[in-house]
Amino acid sequence: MRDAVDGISDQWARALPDLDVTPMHVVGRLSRASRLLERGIKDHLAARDLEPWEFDSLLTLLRSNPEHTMCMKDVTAAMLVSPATLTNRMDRLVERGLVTRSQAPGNRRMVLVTLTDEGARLATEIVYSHVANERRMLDALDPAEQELLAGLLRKLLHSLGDG
Amino acid sequence: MRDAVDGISDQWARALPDLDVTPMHVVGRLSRASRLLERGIKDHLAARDLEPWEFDSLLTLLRSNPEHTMCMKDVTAAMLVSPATLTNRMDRLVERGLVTRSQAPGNRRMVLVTLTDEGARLATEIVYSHVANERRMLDALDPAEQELLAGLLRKLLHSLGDG
DNA sequence: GTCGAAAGATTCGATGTCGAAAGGTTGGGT
DNA sequence: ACCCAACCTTTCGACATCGAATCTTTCGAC
Repeated sequence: MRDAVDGISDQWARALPDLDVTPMHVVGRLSRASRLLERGIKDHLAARDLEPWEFDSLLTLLRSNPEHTMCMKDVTAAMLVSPATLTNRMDRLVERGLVTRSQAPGNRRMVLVTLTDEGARLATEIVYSHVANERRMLDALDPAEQELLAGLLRKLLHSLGDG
Repeated sequence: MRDAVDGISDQWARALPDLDVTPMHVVGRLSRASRLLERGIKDHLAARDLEPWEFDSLLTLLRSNPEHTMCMKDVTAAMLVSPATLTNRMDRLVERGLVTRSQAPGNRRMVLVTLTDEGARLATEIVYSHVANERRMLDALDPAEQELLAGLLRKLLHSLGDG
């Protein structure tokens, strides 16, 4: 069973025989798998009129705490995006009525964002089918393989500073 | 040894106890690992005044065949980007003198792109340190673990249609 | 108290990406 | 011969993202 990266590896063996491309076997596949999964998620959400970034935002707040409230800085860290991007995203979620902005009591530098009732309802409603969609995309791996894969990735992530 | 996804998993257990988030253990980590690796690659290339998309383009042509020539369609498939994006990318690589455009003999629908001597020289010069950088980022996993990880990802990619 | 540095969010400008539409080319069916 | 559907690339418009600069607020040093 060969995949696209096997083909790329063969090409390198012909083009630069002295280049050891072993690291690409992992990095290349991680990159491609991530993009293909992202595409599958996007397609699933499109049927519900949601962009991936909108859904990510809602889920981040939904799981944060019972009040569904976070400050901008913490959201940027959780979502791995720049502050500028987050300001823009929250602007549009506020416009759609899924999120509200407010001042943090005791520290006027911070801005708090909170899910509205509709935002929480929408996120809760969709997260189940979203996870089901992810499960379907991982079907090729049995539970033991998925656990093994998750464990290896955890080790890698830890070394990359994602703790 | 816990990572960020373990923390997210805990949050879900508190927020929606009846939601089985097992698929996120894999999908979430794949997504985060891919983004962190991409960041490391970007930083490494920035020191050489190259953007990741420029480097990807050069490598795709370098390994393609001894003539370093491909048609646009094949490049889009290899790089997983839209045709519109590729036209834009090749425009700028031609401007930088790293790539040339030409008509395919016998089929005027196709446009061929070819590495210039400087493009091939630049790509060949940088690919070695690039792979070394990837190897360094994977250091936390020993060779057997890397092979195991690559094998699991291959199986997943194959089922996602990346053959 | 006051000043200066650091923290946090926003604005601004530039850029990269995509989807849809358009333009030219090819080949098959009749 | 001709047409039409499929193919390949490019153009166009919309939009998301980021880095750098800006603005306000906070906190510590003195």
